[in-house]
Amino acid sequence: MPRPKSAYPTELELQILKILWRQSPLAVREVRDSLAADGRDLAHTSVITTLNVMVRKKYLRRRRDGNAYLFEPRIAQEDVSRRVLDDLVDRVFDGSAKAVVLGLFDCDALDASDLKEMRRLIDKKTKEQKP
Amino acid sequence: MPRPKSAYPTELELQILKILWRQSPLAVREVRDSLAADGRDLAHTSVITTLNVMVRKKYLRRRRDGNAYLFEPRIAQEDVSRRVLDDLVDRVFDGSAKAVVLGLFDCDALDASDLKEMRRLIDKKTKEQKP
DNA sequence: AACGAGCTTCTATTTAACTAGAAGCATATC
DNA sequence: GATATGCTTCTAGTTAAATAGAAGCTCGTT
Repeated sequence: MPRPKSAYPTELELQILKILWRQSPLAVREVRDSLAADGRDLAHTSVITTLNVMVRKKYLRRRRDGNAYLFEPRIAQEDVSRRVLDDLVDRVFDGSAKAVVLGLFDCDALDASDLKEMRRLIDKKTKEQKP
Repeated sequence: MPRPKSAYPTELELQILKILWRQSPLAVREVRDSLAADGRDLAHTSVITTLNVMVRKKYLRRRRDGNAYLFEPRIAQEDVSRRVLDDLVDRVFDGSAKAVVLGLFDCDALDASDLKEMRRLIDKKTKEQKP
């Protein structure tokens, strides 16, 4: 077993997906410009290659537009987020979602209003599970 | 820029770290056996190579033991977990720790007792932040 | 008809990750 | 002393990811 293919989008692929989730379909040039605006200045052909790889991986769909192609996502942002998160919980935190939440608590990454909202959600969840 | 080196342990490296966090220092053979028990049956030399890479990356420290070496972690499990989690929040969830927690809520990955404990922690956190 | 602009496909290079064999060096065993 | 055992280092091969150049196609314009 050599280098295993990652189960979800790589860094560059995720960057591209984010662009297309914001607005799609887009032409190669537009994706390229967006990437450049994000500080990732790639050659036109590099972007094409990557986009085509992503089509092969079923992350994107492409459709003709004159002599060019337009690209758009085939997977929802929520699906990717969920998959990545699931994987993290599984691999790093040994399946304990609680441990992840506790870790975030420790980071002080959550402010007062976040806590308030979470509390509300917990109450709701608890009521749902009770009966 | 070709394939970028990952900022934190790869899959195999993480598997090895978990073994060594559980018990260390260990000899190569012991690590190999542990990996095999986890279903990852590698050649002895493959394990050595990987361990040495991890030493170069400062993930492990090694020390002589007769004609062999013993290996042990140089980074704490909490540090790795935090780094990976931080990175996830940043890259996938655009810096919103709240979004991660909400994502976990949706997954039904948390049971009743988890929720209860989290509520307790939220209360504690809230009190800490108030004054 | 020739030319350039713009787009693509095809081919190629580099590095990290993963894996393992060949060979070399002790040490114990017969 | 020869041999087997056990450990290492060195070398090497494969694939995914990231990047980009060369070459080819299809238009409109002069």
